[in-house]
Amino acid sequence: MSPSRKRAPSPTPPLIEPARRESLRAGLLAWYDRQKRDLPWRRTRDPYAIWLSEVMLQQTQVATVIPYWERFLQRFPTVEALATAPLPDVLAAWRGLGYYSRARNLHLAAQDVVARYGGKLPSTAAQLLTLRGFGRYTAGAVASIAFGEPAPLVDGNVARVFSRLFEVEGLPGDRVREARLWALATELVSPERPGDFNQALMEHGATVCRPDNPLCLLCPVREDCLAWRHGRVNELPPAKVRAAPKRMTLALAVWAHAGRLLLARREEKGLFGGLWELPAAEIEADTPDPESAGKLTQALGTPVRVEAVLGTVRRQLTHRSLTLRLLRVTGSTHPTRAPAFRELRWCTPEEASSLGMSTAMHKALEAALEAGVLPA
DNA sequence: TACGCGTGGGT
DNA sequence: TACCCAAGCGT
Repeated sequence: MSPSRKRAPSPTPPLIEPARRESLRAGLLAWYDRQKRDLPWRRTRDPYAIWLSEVMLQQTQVATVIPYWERFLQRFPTVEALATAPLPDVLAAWRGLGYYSRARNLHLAAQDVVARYGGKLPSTAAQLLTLRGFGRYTAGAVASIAFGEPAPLVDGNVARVFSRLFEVEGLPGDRVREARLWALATELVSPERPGDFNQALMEHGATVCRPDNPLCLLCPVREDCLAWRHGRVNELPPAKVRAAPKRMTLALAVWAHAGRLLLARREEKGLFGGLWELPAAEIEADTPDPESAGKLTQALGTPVRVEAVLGTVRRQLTHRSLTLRLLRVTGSTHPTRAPAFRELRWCTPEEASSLGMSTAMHKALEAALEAGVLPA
């Protein structure tokens, strides 16, 4: 073929036929307008409040998030208020919600928004992606819901809905599958109502196109669903294989002195990063208690000896089985800083209970107090 | 790239 | 009871 006869590159054919695309958009939006839940973040247009909801909702269910979202906004009503707050205060407001790196990243991003954007969240997915804690999903969610940009998004719900609607094969995490899901989301998102449409997709996945026992008879787009037509709804998407949780054992120092307990704040990364705890040192499961005393001595930077074993608290995380051994310890000097920790503080029980602390450590603290380490 | 990172609701 | 896993991100 001579260069003069070369045609312009033909556009890639759409993944979804235009008629079907319109039918899906209309069906899902009409269903959403009738059936959407009355969620508190759907009553605001404040981009910061919407951003906060999206971060809290990562890997966390709606019912769990609602009270946290309301309390957090009362405590930190604006990006500026959040940016200027000390991290430990932010983590205290996040206590019990889990995945604490979300709170650390939110805090960093708020400071970035103040520094780079005068405290106003940027309005495009591309700009949002440059902020800590914004991945492809959250950037698309905030851009579409808070700012009306027709940006696509794919979360666990959307992945499930699409894998059924379009019979997308492959295991979760498969690159080809992920690329196809995002391409479908990009074609399908409504240019007129992108935020509502994206929420409609997720709401549909959460309430109708559920993982188990999907309510196909109530589905507004059943006739457009390939898995429904082919009787494959229950085999799509394939379940993801989950690694067995790893065991971790911690020795906890329960050190009482003058009516106070020694608390420590962890380094700001990894498990429970930045949170307060009874000073902890990782040990092997079968470590004898004198050896645990050695580990705690190292962590605290001052000699401690174990006076008694107060008990054991077990806690199951998704990816870890935690065993916390509570050791009543004492020593001749009372440290106020230590090599393994960000901060140390001698706390009354009341002070301790207001600190940002994981649920696991909160249970350990309760067990220590019930054991009578601080006689009234 | 695959793994580390929490918690509580649902069944 | 003991699983399942939910509006993901960072490394």
